[in-house]
Amino acid sequence: MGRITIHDVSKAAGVSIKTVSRVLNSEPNVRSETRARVLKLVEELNYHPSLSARSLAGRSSNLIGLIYQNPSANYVVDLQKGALERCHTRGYRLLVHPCEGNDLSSVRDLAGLVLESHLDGVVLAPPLSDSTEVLAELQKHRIRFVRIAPTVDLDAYACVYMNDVAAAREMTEYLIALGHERIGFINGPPGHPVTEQRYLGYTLALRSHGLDVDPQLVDRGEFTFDSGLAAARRLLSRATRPTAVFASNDDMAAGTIMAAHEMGLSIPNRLSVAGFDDSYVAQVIWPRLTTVHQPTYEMAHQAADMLFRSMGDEQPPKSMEIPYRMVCRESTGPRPTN
Amino acid sequence: MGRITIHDVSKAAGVSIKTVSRVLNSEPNVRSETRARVLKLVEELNYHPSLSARSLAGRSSNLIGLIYQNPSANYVVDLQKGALERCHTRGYRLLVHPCEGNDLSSVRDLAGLVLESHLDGVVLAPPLSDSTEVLAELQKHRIRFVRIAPTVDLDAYACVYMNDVAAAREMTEYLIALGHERIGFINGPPGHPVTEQRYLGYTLALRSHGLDVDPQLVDRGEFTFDSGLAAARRLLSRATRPTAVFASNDDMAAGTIMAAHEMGLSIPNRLSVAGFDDSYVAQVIWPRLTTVHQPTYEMAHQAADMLFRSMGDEQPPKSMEIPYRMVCRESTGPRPTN
DNA sequence: GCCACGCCAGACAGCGCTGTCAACCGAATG
DNA sequence: CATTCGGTTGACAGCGCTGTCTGGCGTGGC
Repeated sequence: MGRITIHDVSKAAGVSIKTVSRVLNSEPNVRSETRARVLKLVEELNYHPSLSARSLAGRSSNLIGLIYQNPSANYVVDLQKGALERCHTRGYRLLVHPCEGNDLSSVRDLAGLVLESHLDGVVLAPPLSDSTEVLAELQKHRIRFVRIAPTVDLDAYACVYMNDVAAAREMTEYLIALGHERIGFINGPPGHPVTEQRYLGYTLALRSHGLDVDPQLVDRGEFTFDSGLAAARRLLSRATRPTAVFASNDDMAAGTIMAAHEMGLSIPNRLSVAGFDDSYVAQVIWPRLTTVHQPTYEMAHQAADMLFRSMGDEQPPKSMEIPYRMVCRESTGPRPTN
Repeated sequence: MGRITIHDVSKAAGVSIKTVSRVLNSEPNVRSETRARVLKLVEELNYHPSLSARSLAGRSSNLIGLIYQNPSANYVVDLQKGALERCHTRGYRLLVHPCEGNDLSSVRDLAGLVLESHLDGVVLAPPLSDSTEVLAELQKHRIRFVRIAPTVDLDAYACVYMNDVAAAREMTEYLIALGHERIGFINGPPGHPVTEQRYLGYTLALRSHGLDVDPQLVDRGEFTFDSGLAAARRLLSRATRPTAVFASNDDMAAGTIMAAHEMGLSIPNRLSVAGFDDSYVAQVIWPRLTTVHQPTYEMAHQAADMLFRSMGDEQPPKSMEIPYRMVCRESTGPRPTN
């Protein structure tokens, strides 16, 4: 049994292939009885139009890409789920592309991917959403894209983001409200979009409450568990040990909690720990982590949506802020009254 | 600037499009100088052949699918990484398809996906790898596939798997060797491929060491953290509390550890906990989890590889077992003496 | 009664490639 | 010298669709 094509359907329905095409694409100017007949045959014959042929002949490929660069598993999965959900309702397919390495070769690869696959658009996850090379390359080929959580040129290109500064500030203020004054901070790697933002929120909160930013209380990791563990070990063995640590993502916060366990510091009695992202780990470690819920799913969902809307005649808003949410759990508590 | 096509390259190189095609597909019978010239132009013009056109005209689409049904995030990511890595070296693209819902409509969807996209083959993750409907549908359309970790008809279709029975048995024996006699077990949902297997390994180990399988010590979850937490709460509040709990996956083991923390049972002094999978959580919870390393990445990698080999003239082995690995960490210890 | 117009439908080219087949060329063969 | 043959190349059809253009038909306006 060979593949069933549009010709088979058209013959069976006694119409031209063009009419079948019109029905499938919901184009106007088809009598409703004709439409019904074609639809019935499509169902009966179990006909599935070839995407290759469609994208070759038409303007659209019904394919969009989701491009990211080694972030954590849960982040990726949330991203994918959000984008996929939107794709599903629009009849689109999603091509995921983890961009390995930070070198420029992968940037060219990227344009290659889009060209080869006739992608109708791409969703760019951080940190790629801030890469000027990537943006330039996409721009050059007139490829539609929406950026997720970029930090530069917010108005220049379409994007979906959350307010990292405000979130980090709010979390820090929450710790201050609990009485903490020596609040440690574990920063992300330099150059990563959100690193500066979250740090900024931290410092803003401290300053606005008359607290100094003590460099002794700030360390740095790579957004991974291990790097967070190492940073926390350093931080917690300093002379002026903090009474609370705000790690700029959950994986590093989990590392901090592990370090505290190692050192016999009970949480939250002797040490409060806060994270950022509300990823899966936040709910399964003990004590469960106070963190900021990052609407990853929502952002990917909206990004895909903006992509679709910009393909139609609609003119979607250039950028869109998705609200974050504080999630207070058991890893934070009042400052110990030593 | 329109898209650069094979015609542009052929004109620039002064050869026919067929010759360019031959060069791109590494076909024989092209003089090496001609080949070099074409290759140079391809590079210079930054030419990227259209996958749509290729798959429409030729026999292959250079696309394979990875199909799964809501397993955990880390599992999915490992699967994707493994398959992607292999795709990359072969110049293939990966289409991921999370199959929502267990209904039959999604099964038809699935065949539709493959047909629409001209997939050259699919990798089937559990529990789909055991679905007779899915297998029949794929078979019907003569679609090549490789199953990951199936438990039925191992010899009928190509598959990659690990020995869950032996692994569960070895882990149980490890606990027995630590002196434990009342070993609880948190089973997976009925019907899931690996559920029976892991339980079987557990019972085999007990019996071969003269221990009874006490139904009071066996509970059931859904492979999720919450269900594991609930099951552990039940298990640990029974009159004959176990001294060790073997949860049949890491998420449920993490739930067990949380339940122990809640009840003030120190691990591993008062209670040993073992998991299965060696997923990300196993390394970030405290104490870190003793577990069985499931070679998810490897299995996906090999599955993709088998797919590719079966497309060529090669006749790959029908099935392939990937070794597991015991990972002993701090969540298990000798039976408490009292 | 005739033309203009809207609605519906089909013919046909062509998207960018690959597969098939035929043509050509120089070297080896009888 | 005629003939064969393998290596090399090109012409061309066609994969399964969509876009464009054209045609037929019924309806309404003058």
